[in-house]
Amino acid sequence: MTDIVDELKWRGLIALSTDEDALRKAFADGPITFYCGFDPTAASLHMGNLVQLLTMRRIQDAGNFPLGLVGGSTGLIGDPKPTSERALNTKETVAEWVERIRGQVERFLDFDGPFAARIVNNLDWTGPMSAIDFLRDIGKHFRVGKMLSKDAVAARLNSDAGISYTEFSYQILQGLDFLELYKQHGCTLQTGGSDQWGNLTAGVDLIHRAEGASVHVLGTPLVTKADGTKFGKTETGTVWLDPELMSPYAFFQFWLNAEDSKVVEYLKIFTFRSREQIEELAEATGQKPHLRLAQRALAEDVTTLVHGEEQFRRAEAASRALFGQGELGSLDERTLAAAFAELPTARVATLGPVFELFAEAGIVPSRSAARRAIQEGGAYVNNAKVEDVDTVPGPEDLLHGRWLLLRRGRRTLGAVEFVG
RNA sequence: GGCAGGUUGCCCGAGCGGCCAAUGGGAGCGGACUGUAAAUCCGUCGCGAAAGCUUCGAAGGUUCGAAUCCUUCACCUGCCA
Repeated sequence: MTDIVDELKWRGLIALSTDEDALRKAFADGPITFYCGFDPTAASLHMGNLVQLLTMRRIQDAGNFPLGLVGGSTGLIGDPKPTSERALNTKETVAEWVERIRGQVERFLDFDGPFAARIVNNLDWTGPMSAIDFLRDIGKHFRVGKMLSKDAVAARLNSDAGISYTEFSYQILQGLDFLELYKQHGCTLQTGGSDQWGNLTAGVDLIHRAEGASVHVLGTPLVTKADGTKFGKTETGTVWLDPELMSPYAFFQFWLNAEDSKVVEYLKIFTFRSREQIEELAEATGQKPHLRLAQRALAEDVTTLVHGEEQFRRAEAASRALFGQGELGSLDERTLAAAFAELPTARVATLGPVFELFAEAGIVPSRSAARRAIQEGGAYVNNAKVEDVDTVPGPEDLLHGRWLLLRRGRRTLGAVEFVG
C-alpha cells in the first residue's frame, strides 16, 4: 500500500496541514483515530461535503479509525459565512436534519471490518455543559486577539455585516469537539475544508493547552471551476446528495458536464480510480476530447457512489435516450417513459401554445421568458426548433401519442405528458 | 442609552421629486462556434400577448406626480457612554 499522505497529495487533497512530517510519522506508527464534522445547516449534505466524506474513506481504507461527527450543537450556532450572519434554524429543524445527515454520512464509511467507523454527535457533550463550565474550562484557553485574527472572523469584522457573539464563538465549539474526541477516543487528526482552517486549528491549540498533546489537522482544497469560481453550483443551485433535493439524473448530468480542463482533477478527488486509470483517461481527454470519456467515467463513478448502481443505470439510460442523435420517435415506449420520468414534466389535458407548455413544464421561469427563448431561437420541441411563439403542437407531434420533449438551449430538458 | 450613517432587482452598486421598470458590473439565460466542455463575440435579463400591472426594508403621509421629501416602526454598521 502506498503511503496515505502521498496518496492524498497526488490526488490534490492536501491544501494545508499542520505538520506534514509529524502526520506521516503518526500514520506510520499505527492506526490513528481521526474525525471530520458535518453541520446540519440544510436537510442534506452537498457536493462540497462529498470531498470530506471520500477523503475520510481513503484514510479509513489505509487502516485508520474514522469518527463521523454530526453537528447537533454546532448546527444550532452556524459557522461564520464570509458574507453575512446566518439565520438560525429551530432546534426541532436541526434535530431532524441531524438524523438525515447522519444517514448520509453512514453511506460513505465502513462500519464493519477491522477499522469500523463510528458516528458521534457533539450535542452529546455540549448540550449538558453549563455556560459557567464552558467559560471556565474552555473559554479560558482562548485568547481573543487570536480569535479575532482568524480569517473567517476578520473578514466579517471588516464587512458591513459585522459578526454576532454567537458566530464569533463558533471556533471555540469546534475546538471543544476535537478536545472531547481526543479524550474519549484518542482522536489525533481532524480533516476538513481549508476554508475551515481557523476552526480546525482551534482544536489543535486547545488540546495543546489543555492536555499538552500535539494533534494534527489536514485541510482539503476548495474545488473550483476553470474560471476559479466554486465548483458545485448549477442553474438550480446546490448539488445535493439527497435524491429528493436533486434527482440522480440531474446529478449525473452535473458531473457529465465537467470541464475538460478540470475533469482529471475531479476524477482524482471524487473517484477511487487508480492512478493508471486516471492517467489513461487524461490521455483520452487530450486526444479525443469530444468522446468525453473522462466525464463519463466521472459521472458513472460518482453517481454510483452516491445513488447506487440502479439509479446510475437509469440516469445514464435517460441521458443517452434524450441526448442521443437518433430519431426520438424510434425509441421504444418504455425507454422513452423511463427517460421522461427524469424530467420536469407538465401534465396537460389540452395542448396549448408552446410558450405555455415551456412555462408549465418549469424549464423557464415565466411565460415572458418562454417567449423570449423562442424569439431567440433557443426553444425546441422534439428536437426541432420552434420558429413561432404561437405554434400549437398537434396530436401528430405526440411521441407514442403521449409525450412532447421540450428543450431550451443546448441542454435544459423538460417534458409534456398529454393526459387528455 | 446618545449621535451619525445605511437598507435598491439573484449579487455588487448608481440614482436623491417628473425624462425610472430604475445607469453600470458580475452571475444567469439565448444565439454564433463546438463535443450535453471551455474561451470569445453578439443579444437578453420584473410580470403580462398587449393595454397595462406590481417593484427600490415595512406601514402611513405630503404632492398633479415619490426609489427620491416627511412621520413612525424594524433591521444593519460605526463612533461615544
